Amino acid sequence: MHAVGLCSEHHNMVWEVKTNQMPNAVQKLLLVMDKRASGMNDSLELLQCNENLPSSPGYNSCDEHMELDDLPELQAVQSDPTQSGMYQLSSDVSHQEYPRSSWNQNTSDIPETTYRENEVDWLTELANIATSPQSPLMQCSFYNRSSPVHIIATSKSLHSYARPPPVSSSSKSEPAFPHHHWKEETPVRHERSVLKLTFDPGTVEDGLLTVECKLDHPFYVKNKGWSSFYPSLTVVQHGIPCCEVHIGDVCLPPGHPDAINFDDSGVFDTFKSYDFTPMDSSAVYVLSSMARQRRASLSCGGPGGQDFARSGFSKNCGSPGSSQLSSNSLYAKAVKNHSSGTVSATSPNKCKRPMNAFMLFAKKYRVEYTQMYPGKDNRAISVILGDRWKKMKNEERRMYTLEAKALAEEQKRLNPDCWKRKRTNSVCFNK
DNA sequence: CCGAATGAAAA
DNA sequence: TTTTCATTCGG
Repeated sequence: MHAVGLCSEHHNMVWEVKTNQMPNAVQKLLLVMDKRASGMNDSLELLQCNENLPSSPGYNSCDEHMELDDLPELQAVQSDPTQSGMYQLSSDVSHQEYPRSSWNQNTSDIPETTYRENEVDWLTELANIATSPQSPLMQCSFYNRSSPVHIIATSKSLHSYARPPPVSSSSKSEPAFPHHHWKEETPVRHERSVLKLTFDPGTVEDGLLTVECKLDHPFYVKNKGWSSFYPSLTVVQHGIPCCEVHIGDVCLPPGHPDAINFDDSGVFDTFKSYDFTPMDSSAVYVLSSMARQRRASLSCGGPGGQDFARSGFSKNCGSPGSSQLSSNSLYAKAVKNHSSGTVSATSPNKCKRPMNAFMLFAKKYRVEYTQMYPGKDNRAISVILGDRWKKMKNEERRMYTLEAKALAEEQKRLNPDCWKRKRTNSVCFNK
């Protein structure tokens, strides 16, 4: 995960998404760094998405015959042939030495894999999160410099549920889906799905750089805010509401002016509909979410320990965008929003139910299915989605189930009456 | 606005 | 047990 060096000025990078369970689903994103922005220069014209998605093999090969049962076991995510000259960072080098970045001296690497085992002081972790997306990638000097990078190529095949759910018939290994261990007992495994990012400097002199991080790793994207490959997972794992990383996205390093000045995104389709509390800044959310995590880890299932997280400001529908966590403008912004009374304070609690597992799943894949079946009505897509859902194994559903549970739990705590039904006189005559 | 899916919670 | 409603969008 750690940058291999050459962080000085790479300009492109290829993100390569590999999941162990889906060896054939290697996908890569190409990020292009804006070289001139290495200082802190303003705008950067980015490349727009050119969708030359390489992956998705068998994407349209109709999911029928790829029925989630039989998938070749992931044996070889090894190296991608196309990247001959790349540094292949295997996950076991996660702790490799690298140019120490200035803003990361503590908790040096907690990268995805060692995430939990390091049992760092929670305050330290909190600080770490608060100052950065706690990512190995972020910690590399690449992010240290304030030059943005943009994605010029990506692939959505990872999310494509049209492809067979990467469940191995053997199922002995790990849950097929990149669900991250929620329980402490789950050992850290290298076989977990990782997001492999290969940086292509674009210039000959610079080498390529490959990093790995979790699939739910948040990146700060210009004009979008936090984004990740698994937004729904990211919000649960890190408490950061995210949108999906797309081609053409520009990843901003912490402290980048664009990131700081970034105001509202409106890209949080999922969370937008919720009413936002004034305090709904991402930072606050992150903190509370962290507290929640900690609480969960401390008292597993203990009903009593909702001390910190319930302090009120977190909401699973975090605020859109918000700026860098590190900046203290967060609270300023939060306060500002408070006064403005965006939604929550004034409006009559327009809170929505959190999505259940299926809804999360459907939301994620509906688009792909509609593209896959062009003529189909949306209702028909729903049928297909439901069909697919029923065929899924529990391991695959677990990701969504856990997420839904987390969302529900949080929502319940913050807006208990979200489930309140309109009483219809037909049923409710009792009272 | 309706509906098609599933699930969770209220009634 | 039944009903509502989360999402999505064409009809």
